[in-house]
Amino acid sequence: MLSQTAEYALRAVLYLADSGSDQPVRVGEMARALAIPQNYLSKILHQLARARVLTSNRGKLGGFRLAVAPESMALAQIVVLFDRLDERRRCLLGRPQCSDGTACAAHTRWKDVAERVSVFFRETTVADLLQRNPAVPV
Amino acid sequence: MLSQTAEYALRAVLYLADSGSDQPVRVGEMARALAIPQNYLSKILHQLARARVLTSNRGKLGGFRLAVAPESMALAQIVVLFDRLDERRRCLLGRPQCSDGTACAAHTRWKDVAERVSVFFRETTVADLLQRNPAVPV
DNA sequence: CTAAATTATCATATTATCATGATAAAGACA
DNA sequence: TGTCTTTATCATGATAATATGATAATTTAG
Repeated sequence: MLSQTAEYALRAVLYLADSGSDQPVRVGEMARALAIPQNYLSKILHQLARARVLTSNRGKLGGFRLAVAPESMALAQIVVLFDRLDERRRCLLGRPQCSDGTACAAHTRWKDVAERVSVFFRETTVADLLQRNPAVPV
Repeated sequence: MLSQTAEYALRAVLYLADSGSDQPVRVGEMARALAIPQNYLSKILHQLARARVLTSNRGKLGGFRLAVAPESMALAQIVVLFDRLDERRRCLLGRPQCSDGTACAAHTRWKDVAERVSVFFRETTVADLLQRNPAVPV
């Protein structure tokens, strides 16, 4: 569903949000904890920083931090940097005219499904993915 | 959403279903009409024939035909040969434990969305995609 | 039997994604 | 200032998806 790169980005942001503390986290630590190649992760984090999702600091006390609170960070903000999310909403067969009113019944149904996917990424936040093990009944 | 290959396959099957007639259609004609590289399309059609979606005939009067009526040919039958459709239903982050009851609220929502995508491909037929321009009101 | 037309198959090229390794630039602190 | 740690950047390799070109195998028709 997501490219490898987008999934790594998501997991990295989740890790930062989960760590909670305000101190910067180093690439090395994240790469080890998430089992992602360090230089590859480094490039991904850099892209996230350029997009203002993270902030980075160089030097001895450097590392990466969230730039925004997890509650106001939609998954789409992250994924969009690596995957073309809106592409999914176009006609399944690449027919250009299916975007407007001439679409057939099946394509209308497809757009409905694709729209739900899009809404999920736009409305789900990083914070939503953090609340795991939610009061499991025995 | 779909790989290039799966989209080509879908469009090729649609073309065959649309042509209607029972005579085999040649790769060259389809490749030209659909603007798909001929040898690439040839390999895709061969895969579809091996999967019993199409039948093929060699020789002078050869070509490809649908093996089944469009009404009973689900899109999933075609797409599954080229894309891993069920992959989409697993946890967004690759967390293995999210398949069972321990999934968090967000993952449950994701599985719901992914399930709708899956149902679309399983229940929509080739015939559904054929009925275009359906009695447009002015 | 021969020739023409077509699918089937193999070999290879091209491109994008995924990943690794090495070096440069910058901040922290003694 | 000088040194250490870290991010930033560049160069390269590995793998899979996409695409092309050439040849073999098969069928039809004369």
